[in-house]
Formats: sequence, C-alpha cells, structure tokens
Amino acid sequence: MNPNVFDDPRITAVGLLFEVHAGLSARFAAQLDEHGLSPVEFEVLTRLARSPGAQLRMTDLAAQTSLSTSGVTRVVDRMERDGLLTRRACPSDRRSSYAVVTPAGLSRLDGCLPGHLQIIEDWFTGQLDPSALDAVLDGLRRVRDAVNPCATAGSGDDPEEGTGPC
Amino acid sequence: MNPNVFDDPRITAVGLLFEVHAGLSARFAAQLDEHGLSPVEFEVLTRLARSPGAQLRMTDLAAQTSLSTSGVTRVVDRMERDGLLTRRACPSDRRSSYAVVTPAGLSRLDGCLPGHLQIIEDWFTGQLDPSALDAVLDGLRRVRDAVNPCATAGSGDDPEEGTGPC
DNA sequence: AAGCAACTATACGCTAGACAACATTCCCCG
DNA sequence: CGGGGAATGTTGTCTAGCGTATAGTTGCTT
Repeated sequence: MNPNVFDDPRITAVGLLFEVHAGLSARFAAQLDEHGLSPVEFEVLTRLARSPGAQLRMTDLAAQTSLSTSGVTRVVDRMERDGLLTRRACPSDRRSSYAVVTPAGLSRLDGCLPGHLQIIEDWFTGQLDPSALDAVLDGLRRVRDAVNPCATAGSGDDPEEGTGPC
Repeated sequence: MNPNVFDDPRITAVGLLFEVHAGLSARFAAQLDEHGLSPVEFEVLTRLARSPGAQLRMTDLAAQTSLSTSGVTRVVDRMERDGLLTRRACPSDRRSSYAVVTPAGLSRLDGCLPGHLQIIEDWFTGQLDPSALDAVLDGLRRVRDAVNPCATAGSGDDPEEGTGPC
C-alpha cells in the first residue's frame, strides 16, 4: 500500500527538527522547574523583560506568545498572584492594561538565565563547530522567514515575535 | 542589570529553532484538522502504521510518543471509538494488548499524508537548496544524537523514536 | 509453588488552554 | 453629535492530558 512512505526524506527532516525541539524543551522545562517557572511563564517573563519598560499590553503579549488572549489573562493572573507581574492601567486607552514585570519577576528571571544559556550551549550550540552552527542557523532563518514572516521585521530572531497579528 | 542578554546568540539560535517548530506545527495541525485528526492522533497513527503489522503494544506506543501510558489508553479509546484503531490481544503475552490500525485508520492516514508532505516541502525542505538543506539536517542530526541518544539506534531519524525507555 | 515484577485499564483530582459569550471602551462615519 | 462596529480584557464552559493510586491479570524467578 504505502511502501515506506515514512522513509521519505521530508518526513526525516521534520522528524529531526521535532526531536531536537522536544529534547531541548524537556531540558528547559526541567531547569525552569527548579526555579518555579513553567515554560509559558518563562516565555511571558522574557517577552516582557525585553520590551521597553518591561511591560506589554495583554493583547500584544498574546500576539508574541503562543497563547490566546484568554490564555494570557490566566497566566498573568497566576503570575500576578505569585508577585512576578503586575497589571497597570493603560493611560491612553482604558480598555487596555499593561502587564508589568515586578522586581521579583526580574530577579526570578535573572536566576534562571545562566542555567538556561548553559543548557543551550551544552546541548545545542556547543555540539557544532562554528561553521556548522552558522549553516544551521542560516537555514533555519530562511525557513523561519517563510513560515513566520512577521518575525523578520523584528529586532532580531526573537522566538515567535509577533506570532499573532501578522 | 542585564544589558541585552536577549541578544545572546544562544538565545537567538533557540529562538529560530522554536519559531520554525511552532510555524510548522501550526500548519500541520490545520491540515490534519481538515481530516479530523489531532496531532497526537496523527502521531499515533503513523507510529502504528510504520510498525510491523501496523500494531504496537500499548506500552511501546507510549514510549514512542510523547504520551504517558494512561494518556495512550485515552487516545486509543477515542480512536477506537472513531474506528481508526482496534485493540487486539497479544498472543505471546496475555498481559499485553496491541493497538492495531484498522483499514479505516490506514485510509484516513493515506488521506492526510500527501498534504502533510506538501506542507513540509512548501515550508521547510523546499525553502533551501539541497546543499543548504543537507547542512541543516547534518547539524540537526548531531544535536539530536546528543539530546536524544536513543533515536540513533533506530531505523532512521524517526521523530521521538524511543523517547521513553532510554 | 510462591512471591515479585510487568502490563493494561480505570478513577480521581488537577492543570492548562481554547472557544464563545460578555461588558467596556474606543473610533469612524454619517 | 451619535450610533454602529471594532478592539480589549475577562469569564464560563469544555476538552485534553498528566500524575497517582488501585486493581486485575499474567509472566518470570527463585
């Protein structure tokens, strides 16, 4: 019927990509867990921290993450309860509210980052010599530009920068 | 405090990888949805279809997917209800049971695959010329071998082949 | 033969997130 | 002005899935 459709090189390629993603994700999650953060919370924290004023409107936050607006509401609820974030009313638009990183949130993030970077280096970037790494990154960048054109305009290669409102 | 920690090339690298993954995942999910399959169900179906006899023991299925054993029970329940799978008693070990793909399940899978492959080609492999693609795949393979050593022994580059029992 | 390990299924509670409905607010256009 | 539509955030409802504990069955080892 389908004599080894699964040996198709396209399947292989996606398989590799997804395996690498899964492996890294698992290691990230384990390390973040040591600091009491879920991957989503870490993503929210980094998104906010790298934004001007360490704040973003809820909608923009949703657009930049993999979350829906209601998902953002829930995550921010949790993180506000934990003291990592605060809501602040937007002066110019009373419908909007900002999610703002608190000092506690920033220090929590700072506690995570070194270990996070170390994992990346140990399991990803450090596994390849510089030229091979560049080749991989160039390729990924091209694919990213196709798959997620919004990100191209952004500051750099931010993960899922502007996922939503394309 | 952290003057642009986020421009660290390591962050960039992971960002690219995750963005590509997210973009492809979203497109896969949309296409599978047209065929009434969730990504997990598709994964289960492909796992089974590529196994000898189009069947696997529940435990092995759990090991090869991102699911727990109880999770597999649930998914197989659903898919059995939908007629895509059947449970069959294992002759050699009466504790075990096989999940077997039904003809309906196979044809459902066959209906998905062309579109699935097309997406891969359109958004991933076709975006790079052969040599660049090879470079990316070689790099990913090396990283995969580090991050998920179990997969190396397998038939090829199966996604998450043997994720569980390492 | 007996006890221990493995495999599956199930029930419980729990979390996360999507989707749709909602109230509020803004803004454009008549 | 003023009304309708769009945007924004929140909430209720629903599904999916995990983790744990429990149980029943079977296989294996001693």
